[in-house]
Amino acid sequence: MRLTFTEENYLKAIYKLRERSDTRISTNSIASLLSTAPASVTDMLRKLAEKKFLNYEPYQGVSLTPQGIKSAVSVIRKHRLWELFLVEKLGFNWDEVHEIAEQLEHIQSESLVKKLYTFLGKPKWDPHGDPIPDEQGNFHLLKTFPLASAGANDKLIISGVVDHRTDFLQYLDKTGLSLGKKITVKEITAYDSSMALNVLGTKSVKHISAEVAKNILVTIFK
Amino acid sequence: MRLTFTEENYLKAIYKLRERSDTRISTNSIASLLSTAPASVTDMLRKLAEKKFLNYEPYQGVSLTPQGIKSAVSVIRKHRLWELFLVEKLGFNWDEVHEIAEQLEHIQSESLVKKLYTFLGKPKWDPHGDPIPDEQGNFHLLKTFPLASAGANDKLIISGVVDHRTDFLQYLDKTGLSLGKKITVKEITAYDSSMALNVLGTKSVKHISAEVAKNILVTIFK
DNA sequence: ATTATTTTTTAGGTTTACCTAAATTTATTT
DNA sequence: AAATAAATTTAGGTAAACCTAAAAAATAAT
Repeated sequence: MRLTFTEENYLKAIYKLRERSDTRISTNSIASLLSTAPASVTDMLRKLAEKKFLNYEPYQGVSLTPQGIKSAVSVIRKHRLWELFLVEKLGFNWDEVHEIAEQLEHIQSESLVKKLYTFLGKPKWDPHGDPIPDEQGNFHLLKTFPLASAGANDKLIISGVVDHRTDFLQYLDKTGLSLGKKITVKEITAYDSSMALNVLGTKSVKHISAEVAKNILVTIFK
Repeated sequence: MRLTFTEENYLKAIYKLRERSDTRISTNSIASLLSTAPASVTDMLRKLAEKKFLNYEPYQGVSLTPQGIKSAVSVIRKHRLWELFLVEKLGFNWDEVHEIAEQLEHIQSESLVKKLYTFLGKPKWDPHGDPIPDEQGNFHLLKTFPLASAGANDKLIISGVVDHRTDFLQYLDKTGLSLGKKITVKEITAYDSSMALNVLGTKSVKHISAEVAKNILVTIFK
């Protein structure tokens, strides 16, 4: 079944809300994520439920059906492939690609996605470290955790971010903490949980706040 | 001013009709090109005229304003850049790309077009031999003419097509008459104006009807 | 120059995706 | 357990882009 641009955005939003918390998905949370009125969300929920993409009972919140999950994952896959294309092939910076990918993710063509995927070398992660689902919709999961929960002397690889906003990404760029960088936690200040880091290959020590550490995802190195 | 998907398609259609004939552009011609009802066209013409993209007097047909031309050319530029990308980079055949480019041409991002243009090596022609306008909207014109008006023994380069339909492009592929091929006109049969051609680098002689020759564009070789 | 035909516009209606305001249901206090 | 507050839905309305049928204007034919 062919979905509209807007329907796809609703499914994607619901998918993301489901990922971010295990509580029920409320009408208001969807409305605030999409910057739309709750009444508009109700309209769309009923429509998507009728088309069997959602399970919906008035006042009880929603959940995605298998068909809904499939559609949402397909949009996410396209979004991440395009982001990688924009960064890897066209030379965009990782903080510039989200808006453009929001448009490109709605292009409808099975063969286009297939060829783009091959062109990019069947990648598993996008420029923000988020996993790109494969054709079957399976994610390659990495045991990532927030840098904030690491301990002193841990050796880590920066593998993703929680906050995707431009200013945060630009801050990381400026600080030299980009994706794939290998770091060692030199010190954790007890009273404010700020961290001192060394980036492998450099001599300097970078200081980051606990807030920043919460928004950087890492995996264990070696 | 930001145009909708649909508004862009109307401007593109009007631009194409203007290219194809020097008579006035009628409501019905737009309707038939866009497969829409004439009454719907009237609505849209009034709207686009209000926004200063068209000159429109009821019953008198329309013409594009400078602003309208600029927008139409911008869409055409994007369409042709994406078609080239699909063929050159992703490995699509020239007969498969039109539909996908019809979607991609509406993606809004100045910087994306700029980077795509550079990535493709600032090309002047798309995979069908149509000129890609530059950033200022100027077309690189080639002195092309229909193969049908060539004479015996002329040496030519196939540089474009009049008919862009899939079956015609596939026929050309099958016959070995793809873009850039160098050909010699061996013989023109007087009674039906069909042609015998030799493709440089092959020994065989290809026979094509006058109808086909009318739809192939060529330039003079050497 | 009337009449007939074709083209184009007007009038009125539909669907999608939104909105605000009011009503209803659910959750939280006291 | 009522009362209050919050969340959600219903009701009614708008704008964009379409449609059909009828009316009006322009063009062609007699």
